[in-house]
Amino acid sequence: MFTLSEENYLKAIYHLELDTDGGVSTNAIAEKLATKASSVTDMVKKLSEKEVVLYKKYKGVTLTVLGKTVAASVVRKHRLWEVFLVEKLNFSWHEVHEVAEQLEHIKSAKLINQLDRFLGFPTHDPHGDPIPDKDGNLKIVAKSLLSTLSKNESGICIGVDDSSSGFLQFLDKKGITLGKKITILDKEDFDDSLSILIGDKKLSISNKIASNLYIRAHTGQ
Amino acid sequence: MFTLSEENYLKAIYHLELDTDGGVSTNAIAEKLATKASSVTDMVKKLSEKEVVLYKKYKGVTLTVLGKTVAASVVRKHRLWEVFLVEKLNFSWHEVHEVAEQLEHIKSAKLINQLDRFLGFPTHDPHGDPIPDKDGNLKIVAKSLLSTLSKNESGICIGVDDSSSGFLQFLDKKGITLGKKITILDKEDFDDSLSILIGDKKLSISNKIASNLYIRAHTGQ
DNA sequence: TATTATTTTTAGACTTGTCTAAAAATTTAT
DNA sequence: ATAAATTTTTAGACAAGTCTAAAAATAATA
Repeated sequence: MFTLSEENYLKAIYHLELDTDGGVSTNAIAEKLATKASSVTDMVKKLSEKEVVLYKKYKGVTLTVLGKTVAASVVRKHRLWEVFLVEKLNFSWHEVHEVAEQLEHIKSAKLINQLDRFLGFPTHDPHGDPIPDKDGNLKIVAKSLLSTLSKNESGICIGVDDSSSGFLQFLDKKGITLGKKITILDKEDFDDSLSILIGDKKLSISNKIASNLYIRAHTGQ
Repeated sequence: MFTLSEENYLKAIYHLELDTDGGVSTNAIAEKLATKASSVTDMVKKLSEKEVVLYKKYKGVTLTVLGKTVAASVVRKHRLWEVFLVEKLNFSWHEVHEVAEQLEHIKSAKLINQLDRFLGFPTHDPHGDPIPDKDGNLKIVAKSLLSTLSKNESGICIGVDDSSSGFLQFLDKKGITLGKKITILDKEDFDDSLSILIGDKKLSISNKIASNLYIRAHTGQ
């Protein structure tokens, strides 16, 4: 069994491994968890003894298969609870993270299986991130940043890169939500801003926004 | 803000105060929390400094108004989550306690208010215990132990005194659930066992069982 | 009421997870 | 390739919560 703290470390390493080649650095973990590098070293030694990470002094850490399973199960719980909060309890997507950070540590296999069923076996959380299945596997969907599409191309909004509260509230205000079709009407060379069609509304958005929205190719009209 | 451990102590004292006159003893708390008396003394000092309990050496502890409010909010969360688990996730009433012990410590006012609404503002948990309202107040219902009823009297089953897993599973097996009408058909002087009518079924139950079932007077036919 | 038994508190220790400050290793730059 | 900068680890300390063993206070009993 793993403590709350151990679970948070495993989750952080799990997320960092996704966009790092080779081991995850002590400093990166420290930054992610808002803690000190020395604390990370201590914890990583303990995790290594528990055989959930591989650790070589000064060389960073990697999750073992077991570690990956544990981390994925925490992520799975986090994302299922987020779905619950949004779908059943009327939370907005920018309000769910903090609460899900707590709920993800509740220990009960039956709870999470029944919750999954109750929610209709969702595959993605409210931010468009995939929910690991019971075995920790992710369904990967080909996705591109909105900023990489060309004029007249279109796709379905399936997620955000930056899921900070401020950004999500901004999207709410603009009416940009998951599942909506977005078409590039025009690209401005000067500042790389975009003119887009979302639903039946025309919007102008900055490149910064477009670089934080994920799009899935839209097959069929 | 209170730690998980502090919340558990407050909850224990809250429950113990209900059937104790005067202060709650160190030993009683220790037993309830499966810890040592010395640990209780330490914690009680801390709670006293935080002004949630009144504590005089060797004289036991009492909750302050603030302490009672905090404790009631934990109990409220516990019982609302129990309703959720039974009503929405198909848990049996003997399975909910352990999970609710964890869920009761999740901190989010919005979460618990929305959960309350989602569940239709329930007033009692699956064991028949009343759910404190937002201000920590309980709706007290006049209740008697089934064992105190006389021949031919009847009432509605509204709760259990012993909510151990074993007892609850026994009730399940016998078909005794909350809300059912129970009529005393006969009382056996020899061993104080009862012959009862529940629904349309005739059952014989021991005095031990009858002393753990709460009944509300049944008005009308 | 004097003595015994029980309860409660104190004193000191241990674990978990964290921190600061300094030392060691690694990386970067001159 | 040596010096400077950065990263990482070590060493020692601290707070929270718990424990054991012993001392002190209270309660029970003869």
